Amino acid sequence: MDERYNPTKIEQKWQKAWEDAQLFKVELDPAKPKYYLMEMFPYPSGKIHMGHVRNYTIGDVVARYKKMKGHNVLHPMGWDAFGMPAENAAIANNSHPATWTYENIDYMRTQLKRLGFSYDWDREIATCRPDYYRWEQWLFLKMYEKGMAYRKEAYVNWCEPCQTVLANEQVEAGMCWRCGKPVQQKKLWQWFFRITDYAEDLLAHCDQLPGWPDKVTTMQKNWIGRSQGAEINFPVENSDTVIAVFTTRHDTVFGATFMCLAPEHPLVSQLARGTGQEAAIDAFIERISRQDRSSKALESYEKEGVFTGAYCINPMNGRRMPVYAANFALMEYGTGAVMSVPAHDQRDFDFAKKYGLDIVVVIDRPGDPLNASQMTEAYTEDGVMVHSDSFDGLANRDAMEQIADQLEARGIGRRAISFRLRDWGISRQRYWGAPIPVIHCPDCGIVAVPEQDLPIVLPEDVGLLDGGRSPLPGLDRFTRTTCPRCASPEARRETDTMDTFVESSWYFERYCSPHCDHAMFEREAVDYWMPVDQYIGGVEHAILHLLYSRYFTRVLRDTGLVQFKEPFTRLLTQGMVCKETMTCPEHGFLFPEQVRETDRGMACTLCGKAVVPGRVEKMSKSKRNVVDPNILLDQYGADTTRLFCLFAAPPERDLEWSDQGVDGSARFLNRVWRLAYDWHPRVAVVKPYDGRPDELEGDLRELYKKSHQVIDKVTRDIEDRFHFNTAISAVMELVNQMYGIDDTDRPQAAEVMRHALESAVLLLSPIVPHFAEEIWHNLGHGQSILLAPWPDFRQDALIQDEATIVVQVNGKLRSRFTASMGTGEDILKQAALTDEKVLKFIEGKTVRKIFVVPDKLVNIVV
RNA sequence: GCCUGGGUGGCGGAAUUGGUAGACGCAAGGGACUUAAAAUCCCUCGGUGUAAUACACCGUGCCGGUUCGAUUCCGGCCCCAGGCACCA
Repeated sequence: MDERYNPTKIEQKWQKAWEDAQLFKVELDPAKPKYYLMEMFPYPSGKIHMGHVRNYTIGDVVARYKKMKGHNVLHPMGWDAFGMPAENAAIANNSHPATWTYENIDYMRTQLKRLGFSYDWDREIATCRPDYYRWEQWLFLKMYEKGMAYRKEAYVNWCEPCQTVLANEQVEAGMCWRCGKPVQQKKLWQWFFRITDYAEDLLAHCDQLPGWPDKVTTMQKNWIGRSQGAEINFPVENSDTVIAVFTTRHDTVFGATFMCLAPEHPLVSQLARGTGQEAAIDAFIERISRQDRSSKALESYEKEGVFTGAYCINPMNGRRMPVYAANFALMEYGTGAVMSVPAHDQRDFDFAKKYGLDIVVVIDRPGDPLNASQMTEAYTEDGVMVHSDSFDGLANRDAMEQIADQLEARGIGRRAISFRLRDWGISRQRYWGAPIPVIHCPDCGIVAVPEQDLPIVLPEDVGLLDGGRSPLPGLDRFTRTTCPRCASPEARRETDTMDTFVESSWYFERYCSPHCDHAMFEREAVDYWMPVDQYIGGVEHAILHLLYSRYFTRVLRDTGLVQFKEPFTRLLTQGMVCKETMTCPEHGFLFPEQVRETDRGMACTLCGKAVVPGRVEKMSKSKRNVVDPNILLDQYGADTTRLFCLFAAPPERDLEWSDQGVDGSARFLNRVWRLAYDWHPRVAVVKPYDGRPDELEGDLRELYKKSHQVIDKVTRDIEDRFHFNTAISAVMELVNQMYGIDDTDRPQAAEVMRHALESAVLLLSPIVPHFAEEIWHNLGHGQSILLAPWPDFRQDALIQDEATIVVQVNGKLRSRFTASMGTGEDILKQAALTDEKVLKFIEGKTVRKIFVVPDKLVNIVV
């Protein structure tokens, strides 16, 4: 055994040995229990960053642990390879998105290999390859056939000077990030998936995912946002038109005094016609259409609206209600129309105050009646119905049912359920994505590409146009085609590509049989491996990616391709790795090397201006606050890097990056190494002690018991809660105790030490596999440690003889003493009451009560 | 703004079911070894008071509550992070 721990040497050696032995290759094996472990695949952005290292280290530990526990473990890796950054990089470097992407994949693969992760690389996939996305196109056709994919008009961010669609990320304070000109909203025909068909089912099953964190299912439930209420029809005055409204508060319908329509509601222009309000309405719609339409922006706008000039009639009481176009009414939610009840809704109240509209109380506060003219805010609590005809006097909750009955009986409305969830818009007017496989024919309209013509390959020998515009619409050899139905030569291909979330919604099925060339996947492989037993990834994907994946699995099931509807049995959402950003007033986000220290603080090396330390945010390329793990790998090696990532924090917690502490992890491995080296001559020639602890004496018995306790602790930490940080500290305690063992030649010392050392190495092996493998082999084992069984602990070694009893007086710690385990309550009470230190606090006082927690604590109340 | 989390020493964190707050580690300070450095080993290390290692008080973002007892449960607030539908 080498005297010094040399990470570079042993990591290269074992990585090669594992590869030669195909240690991570996995095949379908019905004889073994399967375990499908998957981490979220990376976007090939250039280099692996610390967030990846953390994510994949967590996964690798679980994979190796499960393998040692005897499972047949599928642990794959791939690349989420389509997306916008590749286009941006191509523009910046005057190259092609594909070149950039494939180069990044090659580089990042070597980085992952250098970290020693146990992936079956034969299963690697990249979503930008036609052999992957052809099956996505195939599924799109199935969905189109079944009406699950459809087209409708929707808004996009549009930059007129650049003539291009912008992603939300490319809009900075309402301006185009390239040219700085204002961004407009433009309506385009786009493709959607009907995820709302599954809203009810996706919601209901949130409660049947016990292996998911509650916070994620809660977020998903709120995102889907089921509301129970009523749809009510309000006839427009002097017209056949009816405005349909969805409300959850139909108990307040008698208090509806005006109507608000979303600015893009089709009735807005129609109603304004001939009222003299056309100009005002047009101006309002025009102005709103220029605003950012993201929900966070919409929520921040001041409530405002414009009268359409039209009135509608409240069908319950005949009240004449002015109809407004208002910016807080959302076309995507409900029917796009809001019956406004200012007395009982705060937004409506603010709006009524602003425009001088009537406020009518219809639910009164019990015991303290409301006066509409004196209200300063809406009353949204429960109460008693007033000004509501025959419903007066009822509790509003009861009235809700009766009003719904009456709406249905009179045919002016019905009970209804509305969801916040909207259909999934998948069209992207971008180049670097999977082409949507449809053809536009002047005679037949939309025609699906015949299955045998798939894949529709993205042409690669093209460049991006000015401003990052997709070259596809102008690329004749791509767009020109003949109609598959009528053979018209005027037919044109769809030039929109699919949202990259589509690729990541089914890649876990593809991993089961990644080379399958006659279907999305081999049925047998998916039936064996799926669902994923454990999925691990960033909490930032808690809603969209996970919801889309759950939706896609339902689509696959209803297409008869799989038999389950939830893709991930257990989910671990790891916290983000964050770091402070550096911002220069002139150059924006700076790389650390662009910042230098001066007497007056940080300065930008480009312009010398003072740098503002920014906020601590998720590491991201665009914020220039990523840490390159290569520096750690060069300096410390893979095992120390892995160890440190896990030791720094429990996985679900956010981690603010700091280099401090890495030394400690390296030091620990060196300590273990030295211990193994020093004891090597003696432990290598004996078997690990395997007897009862009470046959040992003193420090050897304590060490032996400690080994078993640590095996128990580490196993529970990994199995139950993935708390590797506490697992590691438990092993550190064991190692510290091993250092305390006296080096004389007591016959059992070497055996007990061997047991302790083997235990420590086995427990550490999923975390620091190269390191553990080397010591394992030096102890005389011929096979990889990954093939060794996970250590067991013996119950009789966990038994403690004595307990420390804490004595409190009035809940404050005053003394402590030791007692043998299982000492009776009366004896403990007596011991506490006669304790010298305790006497000081109870002398002259009346003891009122004594609480005893056996083997733990006595609390004396005086 | 809305939804979801989080806030514990100088720092990362521990306390798993309401029962000893600060395990394990980092940094810092002191010491040993060494010609020296590195490495290693030992000691101290939440705050305040005091001659003190003994002792007392305070202390888990802030305010209040429940309880014999609260980092843990409840109510209100502050701050930070993530998501908010075209970043992935």
